[in-house]
Amino acid sequence: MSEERSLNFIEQIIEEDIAAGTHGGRVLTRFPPEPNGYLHIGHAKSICLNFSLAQKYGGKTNLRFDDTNPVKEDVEYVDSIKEDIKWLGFEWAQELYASDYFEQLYQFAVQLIEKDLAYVDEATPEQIAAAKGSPTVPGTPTPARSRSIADNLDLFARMRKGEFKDGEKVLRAKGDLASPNMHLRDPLMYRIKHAHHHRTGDAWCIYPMYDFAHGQSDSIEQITHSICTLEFIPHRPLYDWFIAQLGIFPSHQYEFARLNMSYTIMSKRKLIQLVQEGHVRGWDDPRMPTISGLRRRGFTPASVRMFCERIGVQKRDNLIDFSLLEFCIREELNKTAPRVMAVLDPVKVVITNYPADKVEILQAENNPEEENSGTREVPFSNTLYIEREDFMEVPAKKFFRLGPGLAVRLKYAYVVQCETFEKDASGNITTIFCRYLPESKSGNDTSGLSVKGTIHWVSAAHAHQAEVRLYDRLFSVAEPGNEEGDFKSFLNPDSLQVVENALIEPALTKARAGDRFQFLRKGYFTVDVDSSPEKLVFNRIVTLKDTWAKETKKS
RNA sequence: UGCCGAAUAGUAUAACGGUAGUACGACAGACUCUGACUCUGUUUGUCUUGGUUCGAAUCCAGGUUCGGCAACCA
Repeated sequence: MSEERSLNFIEQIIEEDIAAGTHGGRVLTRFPPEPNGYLHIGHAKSICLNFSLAQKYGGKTNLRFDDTNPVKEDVEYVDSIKEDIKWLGFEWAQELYASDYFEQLYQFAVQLIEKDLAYVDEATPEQIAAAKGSPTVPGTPTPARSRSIADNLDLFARMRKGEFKDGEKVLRAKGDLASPNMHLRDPLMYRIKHAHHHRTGDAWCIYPMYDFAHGQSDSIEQITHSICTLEFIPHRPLYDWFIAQLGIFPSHQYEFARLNMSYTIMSKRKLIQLVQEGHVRGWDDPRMPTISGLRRRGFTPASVRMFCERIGVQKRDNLIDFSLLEFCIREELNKTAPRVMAVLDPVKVVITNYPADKVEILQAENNPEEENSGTREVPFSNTLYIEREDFMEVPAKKFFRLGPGLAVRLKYAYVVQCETFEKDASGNITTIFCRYLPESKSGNDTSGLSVKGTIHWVSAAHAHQAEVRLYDRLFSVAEPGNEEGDFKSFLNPDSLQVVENALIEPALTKARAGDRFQFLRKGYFTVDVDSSPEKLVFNRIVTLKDTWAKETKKS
């Protein structure tokens, strides 16, 4: 059923591996987050990639927390990461932690010391950096480099025992100080941190560095395709080197370009800043590009997966249009979201020839895109509210809505024609007076006339109040991360607009948190968890496409 | 001026020596009891210079541009 799609470069590699019988055709991937922040849409790309690759080729995917830096990591993040992956619709084969391998990694380090491929150094970070040279100048050995194997073994054991303070010693690989690849110039393998680890507690005071943990963890798990982002390309020779020197399972690393999206940022460091400095309401603020933010905003897992599928996988840097994400959610919600009427900016309409005490119950279809979605009842009376922007005192050309003398259809109801209107002292329209055409009722319209516009409305006596939160892009420039100056100065001041007293049709009061609707002509909305029995709170997921708004902007 | 990547419409992404296609966006129109949806159409592209070849986005060489790399972060 799925449309024909050419293979991305990683799929090509896997198919070649399977054809060549590498690892017996087995495919095992892993998703390796560090539990130091919430997952964002960029991680979703990686998650979708790793899990769908395994699904496609009959393999599995491990979830492995890369928790080698206790000072930055926390169980709060572990929990949120697991929740987000599940929400996206993926199941991991095993839940693992790099910290599960601390003892094994320690033994690996000892092996390398014994092979004279690692040594304990007491130089300061500044001295080590200086001794590494520069890309064009070879490094020089620090005095410790010539230490004996026995001494190194002893010192490393004492590092583990806690005989040294933080930063006093490190374990370094004996690489190539002249390598053009800086990562090979005696990289650090272990550092001392007397810190409490979220899983191992105080069992350790030395912790492996990424380079000495990641590849070996992959190898221990027998990961066949270790997929990461482009910035790890220069690490690959080191990844391979450790595995080769240790003689362990040859996992391989492949790199793809991380996701960048316009009008937002993907840097964990910056996202955490927005949260901690209160520029947003939290990690799950609906404006955040985090998975929890998208979830609260009302995005569906399927729409996020579709987005990740459509953006593709390549090695070139990219900047994905925010509009593609919007397209993906509209695409799904158009088919699935029930239609309802809600007036965000109400103005009163009185139908002068409709009996004041009469109430009609009209039938409204729930979703024209879905055959069996049924209908619901909507009350109609002589006093209604419509959207303020659907009335113009002096109608513009091609304005197919209400204005003096103009006629529109009230959705599911009657055609009404505006006769007159009232204004208050400051010139705001307060009431619009219309006559309705009794023979124009939806379903059996015998009036014979056709009006160009149809608008939504609610009956004043039957409408309920609700809070509606209208979200817009978080930043007002396309690449806030690449602009000069503080990225926070590019925050969009209008990214959240709260409508305290929107009016919703009575059928909507049954809505529960997480339900999604299309507010006719306004957009897609979801019920926020802030809702109470007394007052519903809606988040706008995305607007509908609005050709008229575009038209008015032109002039 | 070291090493490593990458360059195809506005943005993404295909074409794997043989007609440069698709999606999103934009624009124009049709339809419409949502100015939505749907449908139709239009516009715009192989970084550059050489070379190989009957034929090059694709192979080769040089150049240009962009990105990454010298954390006791991952």
